[in-house]
Amino acid sequence: MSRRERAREATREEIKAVARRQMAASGTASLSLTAVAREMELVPSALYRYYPDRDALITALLLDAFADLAAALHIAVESFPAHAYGARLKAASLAYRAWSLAHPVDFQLIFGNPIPGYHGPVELTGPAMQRVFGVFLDIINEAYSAGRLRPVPDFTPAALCLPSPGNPFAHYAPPVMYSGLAGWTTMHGVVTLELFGFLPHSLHDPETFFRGRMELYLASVGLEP
Amino acid sequence: MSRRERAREATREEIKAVARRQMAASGTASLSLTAVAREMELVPSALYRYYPDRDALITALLLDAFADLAAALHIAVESFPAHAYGARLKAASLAYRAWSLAHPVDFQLIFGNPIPGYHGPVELTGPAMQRVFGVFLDIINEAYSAGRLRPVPDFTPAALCLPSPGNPFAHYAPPVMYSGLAGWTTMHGVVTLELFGFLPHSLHDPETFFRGRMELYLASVGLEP
DNA sequence: TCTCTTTAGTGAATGGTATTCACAATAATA
DNA sequence: TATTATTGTGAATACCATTCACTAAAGAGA
Repeated sequence: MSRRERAREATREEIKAVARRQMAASGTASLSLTAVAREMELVPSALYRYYPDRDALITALLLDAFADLAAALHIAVESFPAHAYGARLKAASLAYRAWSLAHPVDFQLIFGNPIPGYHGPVELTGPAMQRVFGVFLDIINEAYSAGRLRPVPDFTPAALCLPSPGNPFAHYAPPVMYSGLAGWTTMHGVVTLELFGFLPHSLHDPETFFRGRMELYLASVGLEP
Repeated sequence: MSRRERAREATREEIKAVARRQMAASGTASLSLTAVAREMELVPSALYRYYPDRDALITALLLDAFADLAAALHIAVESFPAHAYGARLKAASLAYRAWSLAHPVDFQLIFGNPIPGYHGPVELTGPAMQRVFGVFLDIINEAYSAGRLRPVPDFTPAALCLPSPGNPFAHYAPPVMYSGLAGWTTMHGVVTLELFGFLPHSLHDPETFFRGRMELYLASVGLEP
């Protein structure tokens, strides 16, 4: 990479960093190229040398967020041996919550309201999302292959499609898919309500609540840590 | 109410209706007073006769949404006798999902990303939220009073504050509060992921999945319908 | 080193947004 | 009918994204 290319990459990163900080300060949808440029002591139109438009910058931030979340989950999971399915799942869920609370902007970019006028490139965000969900599904899948998974009690195969070629999750057996969705919805429900401030103050220890919920889920699939 | 007051009220309602329709068409955060005025064949500044600013309009829409959701829950619940705790809870949860899918804009207003620069008046939105959550808590509370509630298996009293005077949920016993939060987070997790399009297509029957999840929850608190 | 070409950054212009305000037109009231 | 309150207008301010022609500077090749 030439000197010029390195400088260019550094500026692209700086733009993202400033944008992230400003969104953290005043909300996701308040992303303003003008404000970013002002902080960088640039004229607004200069940013168009680095991102073709606002949507491209959002896409870059979104893909960074996906990658960052996936990395956080992988790191959490890897400190437990491959066969400790319950411990790995629990670690992944705690990492999911911790990452969400620590990166509210990125969480909102991924899981919050669609940004008006913005439609992410599904060919990029789809696989990025699958890499996140895949962390959970892969653990469950290994437990299943090892005959250690008891499908979630409400498992209803009829709710799932038959695995078809175009389906990116086709290689997961129905009990794996179903149990994975059950875990993800459980985890996400608590995190999203907590992050947006809907858990009443009378719940003064949300982490304990979250752990309890996830442990109950793990017990329901026979994977106590 | 005088003729003038009626006309004024009608215009206020028309503004909200147009705003709702436009948000449904192109996203919550795309609410534009100019666009609303254009559709009503008014000049933008005319709208300021009816709402002091954009935030006031958002607040009106938000309170409408809360009231509409609470009404939908009440209607669903009231078709079952008061002692049919399980059936009432199940009906409320199905109504929560149905309302959310039918009113995605209102759902996003309530539960989605905070709108940048907008801070709702907590003295109004707080009680509105409590009326929604209260539908669930009241049913659970009655079951508890009747000795029919088995607290959720992960019930951990220590995660809750001691009931204090300022707490709007102070009159619910800890097992009621905890079990209520467990149900709400379960329900909300599925609905929010479904609404934002994160449930993979391989789950081709989300309603059955949702019912299964809620029935498992109801069973966990001993309130099968 | 000197020229040529690529690139970063500028500044003006267009058209969108919320909001304020002075003014005109209209409707209700005394 | 004369007065008053209210509705709507149009201009002005101050943001925003985006495009484009232009300048200045940096790198490449001779």
